[in-house]
Amino acid sequence: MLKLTKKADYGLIAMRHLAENSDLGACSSKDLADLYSIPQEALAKILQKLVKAKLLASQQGTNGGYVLARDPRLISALEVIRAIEGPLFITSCSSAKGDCSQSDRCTVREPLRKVNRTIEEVLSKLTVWELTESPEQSPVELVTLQQ
Amino acid sequence: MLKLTKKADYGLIAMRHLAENSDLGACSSKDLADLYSIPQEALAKILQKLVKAKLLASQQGTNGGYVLARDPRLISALEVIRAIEGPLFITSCSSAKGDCSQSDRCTVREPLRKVNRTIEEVLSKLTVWELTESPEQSPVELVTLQQ
DNA sequence: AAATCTCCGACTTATTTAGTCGCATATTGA
DNA sequence: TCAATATGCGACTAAATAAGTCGGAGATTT
Ligand code: FES
Ligand code: FES
Repeated sequence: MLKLTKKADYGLIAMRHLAENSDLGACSSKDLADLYSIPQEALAKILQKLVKAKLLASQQGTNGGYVLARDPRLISALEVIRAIEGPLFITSCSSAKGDCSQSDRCTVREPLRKVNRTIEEVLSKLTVWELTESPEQSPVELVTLQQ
Repeated sequence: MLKLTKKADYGLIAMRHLAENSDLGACSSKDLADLYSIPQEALAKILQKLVKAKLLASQQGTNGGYVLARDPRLISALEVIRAIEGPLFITSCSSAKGDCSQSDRCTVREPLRKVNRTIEEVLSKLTVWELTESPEQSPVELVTLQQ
């Protein structure tokens, strides 16, 4: 249904928090989990993936935790999402090689690639830094959205 | 994982086919299913949804079938997808009212709305007619995609 | 040495998606 | 008229994915 998973959501939340509070030093996964009511173990695994993708740096031991590996202005939402969920595809067949029985007869997969590329572009232009700039939702915006 | 469901895929395939073969008169769900190796019953339900959404017109009885309700140039991929899958949201919380436990603390839902709107825009500009214009995938494009 | 925290994999459960079945109803054509 | 062919509709099962849980190993600081 074209939804981002919660894992990606959690990852973005964590990245945003670290970007906002970079001056406070490392932040543990437990603290992050508590702050946003995210299951600790679930978040821990997500953070680990982000470390592997070199978007975060981890510091073990007492008072350890996670820090952004780069300037948040240089980290895109796409990188975060991809690190957590893997490559994203809008089509049912995830790769060029057909996954589903209709792959050879599917007439819309290629046209949808364009859409896919646009989405990737948008997400790659949205930086973690920009996430921190986005304030709470204004009521006006809410109304506009409902239609 | 930001994927379109197969139902949407099937729906788009059917719409494209009807747009391409509008001169041949109505096309039955069975014929469509056979043509693209789609389970008949599954496709039938999808087509029914499209009829309800007034994107298709159905004709019952012998030699009956489905026809586009409008000029394919005036039907967007977004309409088709929405008719089949309902409103699409990229965020985990599908609506403004929080669905998940983190809804009140989620700091990235609003920023992602912008992305969501962009996707909707792209899909609303992609017409069923344009789908028919898109040919088989060229090898060149394939290579470009892989990176 | 103890406390704290990261790291990792296997596991269970919940939710969504995909596909199936059976029957009702409408329309055409011989 | 009546049988064949078509859509319409709901409930159902099975498969795939997502979400969350558990237990324990290893690293670092105090
Ligand atoms: S993408 Fe696999 S059948 Fe269309
Ligand atoms: S969208 Fe629900 S927690 Fe972020």
